Amino acid sequence: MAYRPTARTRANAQQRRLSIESAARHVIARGGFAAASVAAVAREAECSTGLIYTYYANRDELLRAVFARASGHELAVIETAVAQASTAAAIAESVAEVFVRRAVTGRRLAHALLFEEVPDAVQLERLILRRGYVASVAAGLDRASGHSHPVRAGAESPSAAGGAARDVSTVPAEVAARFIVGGIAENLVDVLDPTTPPPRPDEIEALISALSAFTRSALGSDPLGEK
Amino acid sequence: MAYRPTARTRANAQQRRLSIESAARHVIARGGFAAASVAAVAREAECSTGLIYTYYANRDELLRAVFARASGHELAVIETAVAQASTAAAIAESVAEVFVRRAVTGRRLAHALLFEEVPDAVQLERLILRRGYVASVAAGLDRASGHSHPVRAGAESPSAAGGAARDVSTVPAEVAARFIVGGIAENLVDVLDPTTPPPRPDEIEALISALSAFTRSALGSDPLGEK
DNA sequence: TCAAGAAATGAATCATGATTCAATTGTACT
DNA sequence: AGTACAATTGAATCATGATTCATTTCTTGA
Repeated sequence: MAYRPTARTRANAQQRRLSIESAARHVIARGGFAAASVAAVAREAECSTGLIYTYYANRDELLRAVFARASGHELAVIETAVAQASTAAAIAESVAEVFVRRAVTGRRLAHALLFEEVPDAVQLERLILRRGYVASVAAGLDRASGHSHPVRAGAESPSAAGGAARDVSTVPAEVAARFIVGGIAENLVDVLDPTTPPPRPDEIEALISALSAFTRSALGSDPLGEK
Repeated sequence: MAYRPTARTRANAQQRRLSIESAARHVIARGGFAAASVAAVAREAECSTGLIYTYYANRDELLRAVFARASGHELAVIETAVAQASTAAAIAESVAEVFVRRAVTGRRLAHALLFEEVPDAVQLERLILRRGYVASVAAGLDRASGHSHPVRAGAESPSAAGGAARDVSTVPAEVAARFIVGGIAENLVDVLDPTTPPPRPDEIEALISALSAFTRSALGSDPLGEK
């Protein structure tokens, strides 16, 4: 008897795995998921196509892993931002800011993660990411609005609490959160379009403040500019 | 000399074209774009695969045509709805209502049109559709808010016009419109998910009124329920 | 230094579906 | 009742890329 996988061996394996995922991420960041053929990833990772199948059952599984890892990062960032904000207005600002800024740096990758055609396995992961965003924002809104569930959709400027709840005009936090996530994402479609020149810095600032303002307005806080 | 395409002949051709597109639409409405192979469409249209290439240069072109036709209808409906609404609040209500109701009838097709993976040529068409929605809503908002461009993002309840414009807190109509379209669409993702049972009628009503409320709130009209 | 496996290679397969095209059938006109 | 050309067929081809696997190249412990 003679060979036994040792610590170093297994570490190497882990590293290989990482290097493959990293290569895949680079390829995607350069040309999107469409460019991420197994051959292209292998080339970038400087290994054979066959080897990739030692580490992943198939292409979809590799892409899913890459997406999931990236998802994790992105979601964590948003969660942190939301956690630090205590008012609905602050959440609105943070989310718009963080979302847009992260997207425009790493433009191509953001476009791939958010909008590109992906295999089903990856799409599943994308839905999870979106749900994560929504859950995070919704939780933040719930927390910020103090009480239990629905978010007051309307200015609470005149009187803080009108007493009698009019259910008709309240919005479940989840719907609000979805709306915000979807609304911001939709506003990034053109901005991230790879066939288009990247936006100027001032355009980015303008977009962020517009999105922030709109969201704050929707949440009923900060009805007009607070300076 | 002997054969000459005649009126009837050309009418038939037109009919064939329609029947192929209609077949494709049916297939898509049943199983999404993924199910719309040339073979499947041919089967549904009761013709050979070859014939399809007499009428369309290739599969993408066929799907693009189908999508474009459907797009046209959908956009027209929204445009009509927006045109009839004169205030921002009315636009918010119309758009939410029409969008959601049309989507849940024709669930599968709506899902395909809005969310499914599509070939590039179709994706292009989808972007056009989205831009159409945005343009329509933006135009409506501009019209409703009387003056020229930016939409006041905030309650205009306290005082109608504060005099000095604070640009910081205004939102370009296009951003607002995009936000609304994206926000509503995002809220349909789960509702239209083909692997999920369709929503109950009361869920639909609840969603519509929540979306409408949130949108009205964002637009700064109707801060709290107007009964 | 060797034997036993593990890691890695990459050209040869496979799978899937779009696309072609030689052959057949239909239509309009004399 | 035939000719000229259009419409239609569908099996055979192609294109693209993922996936396999026989072979070669390391690693480890004795």
